[in-house]
Amino acid sequence: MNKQDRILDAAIDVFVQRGYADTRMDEVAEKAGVAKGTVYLHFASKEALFEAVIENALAPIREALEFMDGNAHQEPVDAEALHRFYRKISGFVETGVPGAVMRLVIAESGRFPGIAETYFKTIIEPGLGHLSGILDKGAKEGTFRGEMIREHPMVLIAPVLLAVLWKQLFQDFKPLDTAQFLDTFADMACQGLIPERKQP
Amino acid sequence: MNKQDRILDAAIDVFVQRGYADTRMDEVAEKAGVAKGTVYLHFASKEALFEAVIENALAPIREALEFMDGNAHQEPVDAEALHRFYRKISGFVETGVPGAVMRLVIAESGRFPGIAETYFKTIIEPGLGHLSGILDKGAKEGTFRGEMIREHPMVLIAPVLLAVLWKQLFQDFKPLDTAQFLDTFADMACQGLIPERKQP
DNA sequence: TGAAAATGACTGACCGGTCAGTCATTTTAT
DNA sequence: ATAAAATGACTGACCGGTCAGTCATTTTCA
Repeated sequence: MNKQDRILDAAIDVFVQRGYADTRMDEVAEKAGVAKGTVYLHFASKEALFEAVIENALAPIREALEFMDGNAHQEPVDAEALHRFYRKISGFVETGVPGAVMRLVIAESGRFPGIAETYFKTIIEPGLGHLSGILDKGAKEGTFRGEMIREHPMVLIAPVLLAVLWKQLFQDFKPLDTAQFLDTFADMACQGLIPERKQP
Repeated sequence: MNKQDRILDAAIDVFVQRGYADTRMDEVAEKAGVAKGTVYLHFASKEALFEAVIENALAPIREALEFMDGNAHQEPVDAEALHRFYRKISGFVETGVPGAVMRLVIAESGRFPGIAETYFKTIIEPGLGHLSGILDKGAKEGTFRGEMIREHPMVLIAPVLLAVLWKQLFQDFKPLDTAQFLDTFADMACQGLIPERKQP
């Protein structure tokens, strides 16, 4: 593994643990197993390092979304598809990666306005696109009343956001079972989204 | 207005804008129109000031919730009650106060583990209680299938969380109409929560 | 051997916290 | 009533620790 990647890996850990302001370049260097000066051979400043770290940290989340998107086309689109979507998300949420990154983005978006936009374009927008795809296909096939939330597909992102933040903030003293929670949400959403059943 | 309150008001602004670590006591003092030493006559340390600021900032949110709770009992409990709940929340979200506070809590909960719990007990738990109340009453009266989400009433908080954070992070380049968004959610949730209509 | 890479001691700006001194206001004494 | 005394809120210059960024020196390797 080259030094640049070692530095990035060390830096994400320290930034997540301490936040931007409290992260010392000495600690990043030590954790990466290089001297402080070496960090400055790869990144012009602490700010530049931070931005690179965020960019780098979003990659696995984006890949997870792309993987789901690749599979979506060969699956039927119905209530079960929504449940599957949340089930996959749930597993990923449990790793803690999205939560750590999101917390960093939220915490530092005041100082670095650009990272909110990067986060949006890399994670939120594709996620919404994926959901809109499911909804539209479902609407065409008559299994979803997709028009109901076409303008606001992010209602389906909301529980994911809550689960991610809950895990970060409240998990220790009020645990939340992510998978079960998202399942409950999917049930509620589906019974609202599925057209009223014709009585036999 | 006494000096202590002037300091708290100045401090919330600076903490929200800069985050804990980047807030300089000089700036707080200057903004409050007092000398730096004066701040230390009222608050033992930067940490103590921060904790007081959070406590102070949560007060108006708690009061808004209590006000809603006071009104809830004399209103009928049905789909419209949920819409009303979100409509009131929406107005408050628009002020930006909850978002600013939440961002601070998320950003600094690593350094101050206590504030996540304070936030939970002051805002989230009462909010959940309020919703559970609506759901239970509705379940008794037969207008809600409350049992569906009894274990996870926070599904109804999720869209509020999203709206609050969206406003903080993405509003500038992808605006979200909070009221309309919450209305959409309420529609979706209700049609899932209301028992299937008997066919005439 | 010499150029490129890496090192880490060093610098200077910055900021939380201190404290000796000031002065407007209140209390006491005559 | 009024001057003297006491009070304590307030001030801001200052100190000491911290840390981002630099650069002269050393190490690596082709």
